[in-house]
Amino acid sequence: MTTALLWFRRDLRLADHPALLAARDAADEVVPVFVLDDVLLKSASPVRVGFLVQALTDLRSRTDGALRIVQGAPADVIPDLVQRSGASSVHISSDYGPYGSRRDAAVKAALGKVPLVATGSPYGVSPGTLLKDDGTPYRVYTPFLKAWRARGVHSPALTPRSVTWSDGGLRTDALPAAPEPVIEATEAAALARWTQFRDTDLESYHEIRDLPGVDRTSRLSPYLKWGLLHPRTLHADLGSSAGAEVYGKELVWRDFYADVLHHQPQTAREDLNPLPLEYDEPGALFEAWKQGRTGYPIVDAGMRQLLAQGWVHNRVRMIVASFLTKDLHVWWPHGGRHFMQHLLDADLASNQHGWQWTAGTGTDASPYFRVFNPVTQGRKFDPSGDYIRRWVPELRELSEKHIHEPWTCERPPADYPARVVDHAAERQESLDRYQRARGK
DNA sequence: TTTTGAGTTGTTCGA
DNA sequence: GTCGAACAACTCAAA
Repeated sequence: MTTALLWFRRDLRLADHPALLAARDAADEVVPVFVLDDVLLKSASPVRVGFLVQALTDLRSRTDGALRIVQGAPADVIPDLVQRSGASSVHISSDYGPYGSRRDAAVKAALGKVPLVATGSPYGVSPGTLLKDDGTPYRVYTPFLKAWRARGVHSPALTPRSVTWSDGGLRTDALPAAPEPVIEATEAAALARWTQFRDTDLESYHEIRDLPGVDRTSRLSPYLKWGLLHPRTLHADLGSSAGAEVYGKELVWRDFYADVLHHQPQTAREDLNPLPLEYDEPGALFEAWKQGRTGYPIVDAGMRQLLAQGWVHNRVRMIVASFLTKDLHVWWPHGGRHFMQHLLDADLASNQHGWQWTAGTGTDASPYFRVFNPVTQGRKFDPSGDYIRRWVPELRELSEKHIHEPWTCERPPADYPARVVDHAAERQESLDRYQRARGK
């Protein structure tokens, strides 16, 4: 009897899972394991831990209770489990993040003669695959997309009819206590969410995706982050509408940012294209932003949604990010860290590079003049004010006319904060700082 | 090596 | 109210 270990990380599913197929083909029985890594857990908010716990509980029942959940450092835990179970190989999906790739290198070294076999990755096209003709990586999205399409995404992997799961005689630790997740964290729920989105909203995605009050985006990002779904599954099932075209491109952004971060891991903490901009230290204004008390309704709605749900509509993410960087002049990593802490879908590559896009120091052409006006954005993308009413109860009674600018009311709601800064003045300040940075 | 065209998501102002 | 132009200069990708 031969045994293979299948070490789950960001691939918490059984369908379309190449590493699972590799493990099954490598041995008679498969021992599924998950390592509760302190390094990753300590930075996760309770809502995010809740999502992970439910996903693991589901995976455990679907592996006939075999899934072993073990606390500790992977470089200690995995070799120990291999020894105790007598496994002859360990199977993983590649992780291309800065921490994940270092961790896997350490585990590989610690395993010695037992191979750590990487099959597949969480991306449609794995980081490092696409290079320009001169052999260097892409730094601009559109050419990357072109190359991505020319290569084409693989078809989904078959789901194995049966796998002989085994617990390998190993112990399992208790899952951490965590609240019920706000969205159901099971593979079945992920697939159901996809088919529902595909059948009802995908076709018009390009028209309604920017409207946070309508809120008909796919909401698949937490599933993609943890790998309850693989983007390959979605690409294969998109069909050919205008909405599907735009949605597919959004999925490729995820691959692009992972590729950029893979080649330049330092951009998890630093600007890809540094500019000598003057920044303000985060203080009381930063706190107001985090609490959703800036006095700008759409900004506050977004920041409150983040705290309540661990999820924010994409359009609103850009608005609040622009506000922090361009109106409050705070360096993006401060905001990035807050997002990473609270977002259910917290993906290092997409998050850090999304922020850098807003800050004008990332892969974008960084047009200095792109400063979002929170009032204009609110009127344009939440014209009725419904999104604001949902998240800012103090403003519920305000009309469409006033809800984006409560300070224009005859008697502004007393319990809603006054504007912490004047947007027009801070916009000019941002442009001035940009000008000075260019001059240096 | 040089050249050319293009670069996710905006705002304001004035005609 | 609508619409086009201006807001800079630079880097990237590919021919």
